[in-house]
Amino acid sequence: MKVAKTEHGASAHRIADGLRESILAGEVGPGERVRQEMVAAQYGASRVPVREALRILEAEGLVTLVANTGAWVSRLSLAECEELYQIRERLEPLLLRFSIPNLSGEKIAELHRLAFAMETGTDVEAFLRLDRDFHWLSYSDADTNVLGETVQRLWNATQHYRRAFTRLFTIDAHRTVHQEHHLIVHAIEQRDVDDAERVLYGHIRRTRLELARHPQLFDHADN
Amino acid sequence: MKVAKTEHGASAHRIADGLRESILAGEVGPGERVRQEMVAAQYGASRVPVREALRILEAEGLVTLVANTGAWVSRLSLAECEELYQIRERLEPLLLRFSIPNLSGEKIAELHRLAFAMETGTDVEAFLRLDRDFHWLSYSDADTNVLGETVQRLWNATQHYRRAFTRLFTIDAHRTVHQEHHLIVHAIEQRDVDDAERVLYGHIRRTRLELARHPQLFDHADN
DNA sequence: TACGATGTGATTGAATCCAATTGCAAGAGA
DNA sequence: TCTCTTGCAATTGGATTCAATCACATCGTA
Repeated sequence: MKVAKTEHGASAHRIADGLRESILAGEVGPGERVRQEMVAAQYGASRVPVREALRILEAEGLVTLVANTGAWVSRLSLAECEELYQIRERLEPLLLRFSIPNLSGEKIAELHRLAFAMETGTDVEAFLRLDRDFHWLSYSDADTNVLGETVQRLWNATQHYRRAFTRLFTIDAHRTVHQEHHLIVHAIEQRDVDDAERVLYGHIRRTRLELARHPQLFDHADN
Repeated sequence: MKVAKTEHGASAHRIADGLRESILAGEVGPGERVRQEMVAAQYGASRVPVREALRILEAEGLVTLVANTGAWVSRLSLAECEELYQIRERLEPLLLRFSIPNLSGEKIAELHRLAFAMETGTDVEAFLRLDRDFHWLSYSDADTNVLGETVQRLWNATQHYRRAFTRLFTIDAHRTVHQEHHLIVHAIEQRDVDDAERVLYGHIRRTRLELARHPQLFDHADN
């Protein structure tokens, strides 16, 4: 199947956006090779803007480039993934701190709804989407320039493993996640930034420790 | 003057490295335009690898690209600079935590020497170099993949403003910096990671608060 | 004189073409 | 049969060439 996504122009940015979406959606998994010619054909462009797009994605940690050899969708070791989570533990509470004072009552109500909506669903993709929506909404009024994008990159870089990980959630693990989400909303409601930081820190940290109990997620085949 | 820096090959990475060094050394300052043709000629290459190099530096926050318009050395507002410092406050203590258990006695001795050496110098460039050497040595045995590079990018992105800022240091400000460095070394010596984190957090935080007292550093002319 | 439209030069963006490097496979030799 | 060498095909990297966009200056008009 060959979809002509973009009519005429196929700037490096558009290609980067498209490739990013493909990777985040799981259409191409970690370790899979990305051939310049292929994506060039897919986007109706030449290889030059594709190379620029690959540089962009490399900087985001989504793609790994090896000189004169090729590009692969980045593969994380368990240690690297834990590292990214530890960075998130430190940065996301800060981002939430910036956002809380500016969050409107409507947005807090929406956070409530999202936290409840997640409890009913069972689909993995729906869970991932709602979880992302929830946290992002909680960050959405942070008046920052670089911190938000940094956090976004951290989420993107670990997206694939979060998906795989979520499939292994037990009922209890799910319940804990939901409880923590409600605690976060409560702290936001009270405008208690310190408590919100604490809860969010623990939320991410607990997820990391849970993740470390599934090292098999990182036993990649060598393809 | 036309210097053929690289004999034959002028890969995108080499150009990126060279440009990065030029920016960090202050040879080109924030707000200055970077013309593709210029750097291409400077490195004896065509504009294609230059564009890739600019993408790399853009991702590092050193260069700002505007479509169909051009590239400029990134300029920070006071708010952005403070944001970067706040990120550093959260991440560098973590990085130090990873490094401390692995630091050898020789390296700790070298940290002592660097902390003392900084007290004697008066040159701004020497101070910057020693300060960087000091902190980097303290991080050098952290067994991390992404955290170290993240911190490095944060340092690079703020390098120019640190240079300008250092020139405004009072004698007292210098003394405080040196005292904090000695405290850091002491904590490392005791292998007290919690104390080291605390001291380093305060060290960066205090610098940020000091920085905020010099908003004129960010009053850029519009060129 | 101030303001807006238009055209031109300069610069960036992308396509095509050519060179260089890599990985693999086939074959020779021990 | 195993290993090392050698050559070819596939793929990436870079130079050149062509197209598109933007900024600025010039001119015209109110």
